[in-house]
Amino acid sequence: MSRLLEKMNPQQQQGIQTVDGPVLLLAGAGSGKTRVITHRIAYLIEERGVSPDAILAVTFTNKAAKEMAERVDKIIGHSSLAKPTLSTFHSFCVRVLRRDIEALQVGGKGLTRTFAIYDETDQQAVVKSALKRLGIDDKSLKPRVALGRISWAKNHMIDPQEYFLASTNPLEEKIAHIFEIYKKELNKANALDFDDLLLETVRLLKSSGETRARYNRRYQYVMIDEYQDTNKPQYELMKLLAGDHKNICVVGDEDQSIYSWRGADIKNILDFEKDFPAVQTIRLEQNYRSTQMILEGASAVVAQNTQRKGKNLWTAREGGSLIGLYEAPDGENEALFIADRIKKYLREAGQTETEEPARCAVLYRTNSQSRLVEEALRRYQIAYHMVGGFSFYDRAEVKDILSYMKLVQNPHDSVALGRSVNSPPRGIGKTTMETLERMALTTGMSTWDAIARAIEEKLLPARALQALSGFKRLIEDARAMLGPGFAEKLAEDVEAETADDEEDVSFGFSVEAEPVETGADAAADTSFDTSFNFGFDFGPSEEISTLAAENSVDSDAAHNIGSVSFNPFAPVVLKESAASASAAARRAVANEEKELAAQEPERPAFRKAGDAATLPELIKFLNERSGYIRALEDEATPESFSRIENLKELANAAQDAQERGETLHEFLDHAALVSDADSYSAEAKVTLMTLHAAKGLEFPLVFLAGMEEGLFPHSRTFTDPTGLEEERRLCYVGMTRAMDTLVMTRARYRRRYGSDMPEASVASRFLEEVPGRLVEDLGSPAAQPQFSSSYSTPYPQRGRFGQKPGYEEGDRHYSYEDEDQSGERKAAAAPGRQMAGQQSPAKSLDNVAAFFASRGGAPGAKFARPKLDIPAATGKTGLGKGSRVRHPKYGEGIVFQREGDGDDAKITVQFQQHGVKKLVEKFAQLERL
DNA sequence: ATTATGCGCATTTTT
DNA sequence: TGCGCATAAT
Repeated sequence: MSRLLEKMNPQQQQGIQTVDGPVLLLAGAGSGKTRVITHRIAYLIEERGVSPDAILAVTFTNKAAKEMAERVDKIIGHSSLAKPTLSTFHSFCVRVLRRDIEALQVGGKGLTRTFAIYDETDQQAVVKSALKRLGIDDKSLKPRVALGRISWAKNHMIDPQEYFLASTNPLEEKIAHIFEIYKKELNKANALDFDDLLLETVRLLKSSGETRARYNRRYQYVMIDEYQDTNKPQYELMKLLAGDHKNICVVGDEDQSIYSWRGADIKNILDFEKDFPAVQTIRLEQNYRSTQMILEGASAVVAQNTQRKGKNLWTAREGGSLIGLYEAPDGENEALFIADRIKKYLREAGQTETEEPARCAVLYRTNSQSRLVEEALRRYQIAYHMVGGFSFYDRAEVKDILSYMKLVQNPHDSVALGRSVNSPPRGIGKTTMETLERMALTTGMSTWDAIARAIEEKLLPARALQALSGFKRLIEDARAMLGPGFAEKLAEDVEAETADDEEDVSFGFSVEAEPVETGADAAADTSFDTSFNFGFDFGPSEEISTLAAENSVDSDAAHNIGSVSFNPFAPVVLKESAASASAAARRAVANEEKELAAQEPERPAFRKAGDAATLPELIKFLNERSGYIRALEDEATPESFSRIENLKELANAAQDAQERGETLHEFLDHAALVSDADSYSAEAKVTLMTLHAAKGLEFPLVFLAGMEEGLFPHSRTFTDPTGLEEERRLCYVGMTRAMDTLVMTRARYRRRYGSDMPEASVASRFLEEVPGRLVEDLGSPAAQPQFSSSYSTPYPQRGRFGQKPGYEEGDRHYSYEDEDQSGERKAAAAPGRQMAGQQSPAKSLDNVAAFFASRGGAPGAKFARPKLDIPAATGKTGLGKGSRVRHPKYGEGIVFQREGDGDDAKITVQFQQHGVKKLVEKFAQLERL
């Protein structure tokens, strides 16, 4: 038997070997689906002699694509240079469009290959301007709502006209109108949104037979993962890719369909059988992941759904521990409980020789729930990794510089223009922009063109014109850098500028030359260093502006989309993981090398004529010439320094991209398409994420937090049964992430919006749906005391904790005094950026329940939760008056004033060299001396 | 034109 | 609670 089929059950073997014709693989949670797909790919290559080039596997997330690529690599070894294409729908589409979109042009009109990709923020900007133009108040019709409708329409492949015709009320008509304007604006900006990426690809493959034939010839074997989550455009795309060969394999699980709000339609599974009558259906029903307890619990929950064919998932892992349930008095306690259990788990799992390395996850319904858990983990000095929340690319400064880059690529991108035109402030204000936009609107040209026209015809006040032409020149110069012979071109420009406008001369990228108006000596102090130099040995010249994509279908550039090679959380101390730490180390080495190289003379003249600038060069040019860095330096706040750090990180990312041979397009595409979920690292011991982000992952220990009606299931799903069923599937997904241990928690009282009074919660219906015999109560507080006059009554209370089964450690009391901050504080006050992973020798709060039991009713406490004044990550506590500190930038100093407390404590420090600075303690990376 | 300040409002999930 | 946006002040 082929080694690829060893250790596979018969169904899995069948899935691997059935490669010809349409295949529907119904794979339950934990049934080895990924294993089958990866082995199937290997099987095609090794046993069927299929060229890797001819294989396309499409997944839903970058994370999944990356993981799959790694696993395939592992199986087939690196014997073959060619690799199968493993990509998400979206990045696949980008790749196709970057190459072939111009086939959609009619009469020379239509998008070009330099199209921009609009993210949600960009989309909102367009919708807002459309609302304004139509004179609709953004309160009566919220941009998000309008955008939601537009996206809905796109996912159902409805265009503005159709939407208008189908509308039954004035509101819908308005939306249709907005939709139309939106579409036109994107067109004008040479931009596509996420939905368009799919739609346009479908349109392209439908309308251009030649193009379709080319892709069909290329991809002889196609696989689609997470098929239950495909929407209409994706379904169409799948059909187009299946071509005539119909070697199409789709893999899915009806019970894990959790994206219907994005247009995903389970009907696609049924329709598959209609569209491909010859389909062979294979079911994988053995779960290899979870214990019987967990699987039974999860199955019982999802069995409540009516819209379901049902299946019989089973596991050989009999028994296992019961599903834990903890009902905390409030959200803080819930989080502390979780932290406490994690601490214990990590300690114990560290000692035993387990097959699985210690890993656990805290899953929640909404991102906002992460905060409490984060705080608790910090108190416990537990290192964690959070996926989701804001991504590196969402940070304002990063978006700003990216906007400049986008503009260089595509100056008609009006959203990018709007973002960068006046940041840093350069005197192009609201009125100016409004005039320009009006001009653009009436003439039908892009805002960029309007600027050119305004300058040419002197249509604005001299002041504005001067600022605008400075900006325009900046973009043009940057653009010129990317063309062949850029140095010569720039030299000409500089000459021309010198002739007519002495004041605004800037010598582009000569390293010594700084924008004149700020004085060259300011540069000496520049702490920003993008670590590149002009004497660098450039590789073969790359035609960045003219798409190296001619042969891009054959390259595997899309692999790179999604492999984040820098640490998105770099500035956030606690969120380090082993993986990112090693990335940082790698970078440090790279930087060292670059610094060495930087000793060489740095002069543009050394560049060979005709070479295009590199990505880091472009960034450095934009950073400096735009004055962005200077503005941040002048601000001289801890925040501004952290922004500079982020921009350095962006430059590092660009450097990495350059080394991978990426073009500007690819770099920007990458930035647009990576999501927060992609920062997941399998090495992290503790991961926090939403339930959605957890799909496809597994952990020995899983916490499901916030099991409360209104939160999970979310209140917005109450009205419609379909939505509720989806929530239930989401619960199923969450529960089935657990391999050995599952703990579900809830808070009896939870504050919403962090406001004054916590509200009583009702246990999630999903908790009720788990059969009682599978559940172990991990200790629940007594019934709530009456809320009398104030909320100061502590949660109760003694005695109830630690007496529940399974909470034996309740005996192990710490008296409050023992557990006082003192011990922790020492650890926390240790100098330097303490990685929380290095456990402090100090005792931790070992058992929240015990803690509460002993502390219950402490007078004066507002809530009966530990008020440990333990600063964590950034924690430099106790920096009182007179403390000596060191700041990474300012050096040594003495604290002479302190205001506020906790996270927003501000301290004023007298530095030896740099004078007096007021810092926010939380952000200033102060080290105690 | 830019910055400060306060008010009001929101939190579903994501490529 | 925390952010984004509108208004006001310089």
